Amino acid sequence: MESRTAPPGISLGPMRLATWNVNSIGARLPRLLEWLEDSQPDVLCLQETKITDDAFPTLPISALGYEIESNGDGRWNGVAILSRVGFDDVTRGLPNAPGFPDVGSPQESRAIGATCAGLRVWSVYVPNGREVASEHYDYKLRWLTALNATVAAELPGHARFVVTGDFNIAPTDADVWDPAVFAGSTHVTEPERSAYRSLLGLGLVDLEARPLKGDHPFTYWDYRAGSFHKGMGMRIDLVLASRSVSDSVTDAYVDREARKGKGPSDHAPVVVDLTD
DNA sequence: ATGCCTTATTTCATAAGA
Repeated sequence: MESRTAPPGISLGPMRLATWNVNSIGARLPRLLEWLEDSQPDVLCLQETKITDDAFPTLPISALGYEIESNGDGRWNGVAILSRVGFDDVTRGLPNAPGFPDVGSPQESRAIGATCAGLRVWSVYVPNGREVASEHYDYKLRWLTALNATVAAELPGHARFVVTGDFNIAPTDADVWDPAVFAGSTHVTEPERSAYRSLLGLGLVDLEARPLKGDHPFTYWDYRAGSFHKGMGMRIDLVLASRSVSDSVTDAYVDREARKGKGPSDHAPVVVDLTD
C-alpha cells in the first residue's frame, strides 16, 4: 500500500483512531477481525499482543486493508499499530526507556510510534507495577519518566500528536469502581498520577471517552468474579492528545460491546473520531 | 483468608496480569 504523507499543518480529512489492549492477538484474532470490519478504524493501536514480530498474523489483517507495524517480544507485552492511511517515521521503543530488571537490561516491547496521515501516534503499554515499593513499581515510574521525556521531545514538532494505550494508571478516584478497594495498590498512587498529570502539563489533553452504558467510562474489567457485569471496572486505557487533535474530536467512546460475549479481552477498545 | 479468569509456555504447573 502506498504511504500517504501529510505536510505540516495539513490534515487529510476525517479519521477514526482507536486503542485496544487485546490480551494476546493470537487468542483475540477472530474478535479483532470482526471488530475491524464493524468499527472501521483508520488507525488502531494495540497493546499486549504477546507475539513476536515474525509471528504477527499479518495476512488476515492486511486483507482488510491495513498495514502493520509491531514491536513484540513474544510471551509478554507487545504493541502494534494498524493503519489504513499509511506509515511514516516508525520508532520501536521509547528512545530512552529503562530496561528491566536493570536499567541497562534490554528494553521491553512496550512502545511503538509512527506517523499516520500526518498524525503522530504512540501506542504504549505502561508496566503494571505489581506492588507499591517493589522493583516493578520503581520500573513503572522510571518508564513513565522516559515517556514524559519522549513526549516533551516530540510534541513541539507535531501539532497533531497522540499517545495512547494501556497506561495502567487510573487518573482519579472516579476512574475505579471502588476507591476503597484500591487503597495502597498500584494504579492509583500519587507518583503514578503525578506522571499522568505531567503528560497533561506538557500540553496533552485526556480525551475522556463516553461510556455506551452507565456513568463510568471504564475500559478494563477483571475476568474474575463477574466484574464486567457488576460494573467493577477501571479507566486505565487513555488517549492523550495535542490541543490540535483535541479540538478536532467529534466523538469518543468506550466500545463495551467488545467486552461481551465469547472470548473477549479484559479491556474494551476506546474509539475517537476526528475531523478537520 | 483466598480464589474466583485467561494467557503463553520451560504445559497436567507456573508466572503474569491490574
